[in-house]
Amino acid sequence: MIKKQYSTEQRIVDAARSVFVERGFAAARMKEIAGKAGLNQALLHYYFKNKDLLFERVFQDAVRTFFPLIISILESDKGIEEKMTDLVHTYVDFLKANPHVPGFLIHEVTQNPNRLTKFLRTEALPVPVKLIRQYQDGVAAGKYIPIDPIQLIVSVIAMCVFPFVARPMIQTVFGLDNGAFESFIENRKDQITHFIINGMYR
Amino acid sequence: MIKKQYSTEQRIVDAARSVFVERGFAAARMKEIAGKAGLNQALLHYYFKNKDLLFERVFQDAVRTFFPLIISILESDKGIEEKMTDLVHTYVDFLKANPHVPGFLIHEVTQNPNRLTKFLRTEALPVPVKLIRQYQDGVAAGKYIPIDPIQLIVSVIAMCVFPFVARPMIQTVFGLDNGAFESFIENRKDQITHFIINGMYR
DNA sequence: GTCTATATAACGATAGAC
DNA sequence: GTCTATCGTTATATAGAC
Repeated sequence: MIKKQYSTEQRIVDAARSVFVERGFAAARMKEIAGKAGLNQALLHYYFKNKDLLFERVFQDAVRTFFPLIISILESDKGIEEKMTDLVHTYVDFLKANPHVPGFLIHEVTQNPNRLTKFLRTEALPVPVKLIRQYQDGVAAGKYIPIDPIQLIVSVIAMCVFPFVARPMIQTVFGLDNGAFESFIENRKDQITHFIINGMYR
Repeated sequence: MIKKQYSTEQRIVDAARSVFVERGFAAARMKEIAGKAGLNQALLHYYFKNKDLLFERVFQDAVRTFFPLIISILESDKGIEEKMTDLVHTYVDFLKANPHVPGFLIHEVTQNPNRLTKFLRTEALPVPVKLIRQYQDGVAAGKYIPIDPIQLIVSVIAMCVFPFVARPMIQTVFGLDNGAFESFIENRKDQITHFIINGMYR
């Protein structure tokens, strides 16, 4: 089942990601990670001295894939409306491929905000200044209504991310099976775009 | 510090809620709960046989305060736009008073969806049929654009809840101190209302 | 009901052979 | 590097006195 073409370290990190993301730090078991990586606990500790260090690795990898994707789209050369459309489609597709990552990050940062602070001291994460200026120019020109651009960004992200973070709750409450949820998500892309772009005017 | 005017059981439940909500089931410690309730671990187990049963109590209490509030507003006799305004204001105020409850519920339902399913078998949680019909009538009359009402509901909830669930992440990324975050939330009420109501037209 | 003391199990981590 | 065996600690949970 486990391909030896991957290095032991790589297999450990992959297994650790799957377990940490699925269960969270507190409920994750080193034993399960070792099992998924196809080795014993002793070897796991040989590669990563302790649980915290292994978690750190997984956490930082997740931050590095989660944030830059948003920023790069927000800071492209396109117009705001196109950026928003791009962001929604690209991000929802990313979330479909990594449905549990945002919930994982949110939970772990909430439990220990220092993890993110620490990360940001090493690798600065740029605020999307370009988009913010762009929007403010649009406001000055009387094109958009004067709202805080951060509200705009938080709203898009919220509408994209929330269904994935709260998926079991949404499916249970509204009685959606997996198929229904997936088409809900597919419809949602246009839905969000509409809400956001419409919300900038009038 | 601990008032004896509350029954021992009540003190236990209060302490348990605070610890479970703050740390989640897996990271919560019976010892900390006992300490906060002002008693020892043995007595804690005398009142609640085990950790799971105590958690069940806290979880169900949270569900009972979290969902009905939304439903009651959505099923009132008012018009849709007024309902949305009501919902946003009431709900954000509720969230300000109970900022960690939604994150708690989301995380625990994700970890074990059965907890919610089990609850709903006992106490049925009504889907807001009234609002859904109301919106569909508006669509038939050509007043609103034809979108899935569930998309509408998920969007409002998402925009209200997300900032609280992801608070440490948002504050860290955008560099907001507590004061800035609180005024962000206060502004957000009108913001969300605007996005939602605008989104129903055109 | 409430306590102290303790059983029991699980978990993270290490020692030491190969 | 990889393994088996085991240590030390901490968690939940119980026994039994008061």
